Amino acid sequence: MKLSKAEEEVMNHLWEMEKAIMKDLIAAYPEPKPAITTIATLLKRMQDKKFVNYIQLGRSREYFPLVNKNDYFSKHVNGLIKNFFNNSASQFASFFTQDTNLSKEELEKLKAIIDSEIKKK
Amino acid sequence: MKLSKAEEEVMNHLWEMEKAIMKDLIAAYPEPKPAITTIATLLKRMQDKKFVNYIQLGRSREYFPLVNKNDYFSKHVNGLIKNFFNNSASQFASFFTQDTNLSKEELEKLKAIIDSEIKKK
DNA sequence: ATATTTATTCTATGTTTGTAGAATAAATAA
DNA sequence: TTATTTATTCTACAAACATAGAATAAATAT
Repeated sequence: MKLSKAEEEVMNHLWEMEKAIMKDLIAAYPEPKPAITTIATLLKRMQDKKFVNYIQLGRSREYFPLVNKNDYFSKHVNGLIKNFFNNSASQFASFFTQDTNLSKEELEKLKAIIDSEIKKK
Repeated sequence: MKLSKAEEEVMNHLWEMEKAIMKDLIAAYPEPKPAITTIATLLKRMQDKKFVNYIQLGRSREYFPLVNKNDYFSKHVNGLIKNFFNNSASQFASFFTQDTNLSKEELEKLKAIIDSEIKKK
């Protein structure tokens, strides 16, 4: 199961805030803010899809994510890789480093990360 | 403008084959193959979206992509980065190397690629 | 206590997508 | 030359999505 674009945006806010009531969610949107009912609908759908739940805190609901961002993304990215790069992560990685505009600093940082990953293996 | 899931699949075949007539496209699908009309509809829509064109070769059309795979993906991936990693490519990269399952060899290869990219800057 | 704000659910509408049948035209095979 | 295959366009329809109004309930402010 996957989230739709608009749902992903809500989810992203939830990931950042960890938990949020309606008011916080609306606040997180830039102008022009969507209607409250729009967010409410999305949250409802996300509950159906088991991506979000809430606790009744006093009289308002505190929504929170049921999936972790990294888990969600590794699935997502792995799907992307499967679909477009013949299931080869390195092919994707190579594309990624060459065709997204990383600065020299970012590349250095990335290299360091990779080094530490290599050491772990 | 973005392609839908089903359209992306057609596109992927086109990228691989570089150009293809209907018959080739259908052939590229695993069983159960979609109806010819389904592919025809998708191709039509992709033409509307300016992602595909064709030349009338004799009596059949040879379809070909109007966008390059890497260009399409850098846009796509940049969108992903923007959406989920606060527009930080390195944040994405770090996620990527840690949470997608790259082997040690793949990581080494990636490191080499990064090194050569760094040298270019 | 009444007015106002805030959140929730229900309903609804227009759009995009996946999928394919019917009609048709052209090309090929018999 | 007639039957058959192949491709194209048109039309259609159900599901998924984005978006939000109306009704309602609860909470807060006055």
